[in-house]
Amino acid sequence: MKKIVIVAGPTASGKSDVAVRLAKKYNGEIISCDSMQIYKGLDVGTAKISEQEKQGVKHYMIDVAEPSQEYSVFDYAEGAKAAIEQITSQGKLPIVVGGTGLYAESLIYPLNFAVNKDEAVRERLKEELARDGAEKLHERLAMYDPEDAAKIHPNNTKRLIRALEIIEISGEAKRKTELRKPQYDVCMIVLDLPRDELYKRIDSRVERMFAQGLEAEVRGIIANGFADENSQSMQAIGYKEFFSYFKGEISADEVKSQIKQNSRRYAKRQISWFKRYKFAFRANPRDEKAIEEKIDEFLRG
RNA sequence: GCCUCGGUAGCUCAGUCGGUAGAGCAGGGGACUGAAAAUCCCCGUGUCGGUGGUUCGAUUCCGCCCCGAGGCA
Repeated sequence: MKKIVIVAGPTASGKSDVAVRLAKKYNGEIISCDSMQIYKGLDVGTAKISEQEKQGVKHYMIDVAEPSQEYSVFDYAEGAKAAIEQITSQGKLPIVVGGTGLYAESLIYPLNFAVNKDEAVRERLKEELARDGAEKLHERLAMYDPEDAAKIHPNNTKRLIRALEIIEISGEAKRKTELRKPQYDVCMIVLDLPRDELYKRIDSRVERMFAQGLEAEVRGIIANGFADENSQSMQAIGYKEFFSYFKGEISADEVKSQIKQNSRRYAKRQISWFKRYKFAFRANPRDEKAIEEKIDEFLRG
């Protein structure tokens, strides 16, 4: 199996710095693992790495989609796997870096993509949801697969609809389509910081984003028609908060504090997600030595 | 200086006719297989300003002190 390194962790934990350093030391190239940095033009608000910060290290899976486009984990996995092939074929080490848990998951285990999304089915299910209510749909799911239904709360309509969509299309329940076989030899580093420190870093990063012209970036994307309020790209933290401000519903200060707060909550969700990888090595980003020792050992083995 | 009101969770406040307290927000924990920076679930974290007194028992009643806001001077 091909070896890959994954550097994960919550937002603002210092992933990019660590990754670039590792890439230089181990002759690696970087594959971003971030559901919003894939979008062109979302630079300031996603804290996208600058050319200067890349220090000459090649980065993949950044700026691969237009802000108007929909993009899914399926698209990501395709692109990222191709990048892994390319990097490996040059005899270099693929270093996956990012905070989007599901995207990382798609590289650790192959997701089963047999059941594509189907907008028509999805639309119909949404209509049924509006008409009959979540409980009804949940009961239907339970008839097909009680186990799956038990895992999905009726209020979680997004997943409820997806589960029913899979059944309609394939005739089989979701869990039956899942696979759990690793496809790469993975060395996973999960970065973490004391909560207080992480939150301080988030706050100052948001301040920096505003100083770097976040508002102008968002206005520009809208003004140029690259995306609108409903676009998937505009659901990103640092973007979605501006719309109620543009409508005059909240103040500029409120936008900023909402972005900070949403970032903190996001960081918390990320921390939760990455706890699932029991095999991962957890480290403070400043602990360079421990991280490198771990990778040395991985590359030897 | 005097009078009035207030001091309870990180914040804004409610409440206890005396039996150690609860809302919102903040915060914490968790789930996650084609939207994932999305979506969803669970959880009250406390010297009730301090100190004496009354009482079986005080955050609650009384005295004094401290702090804040307003009023009178």
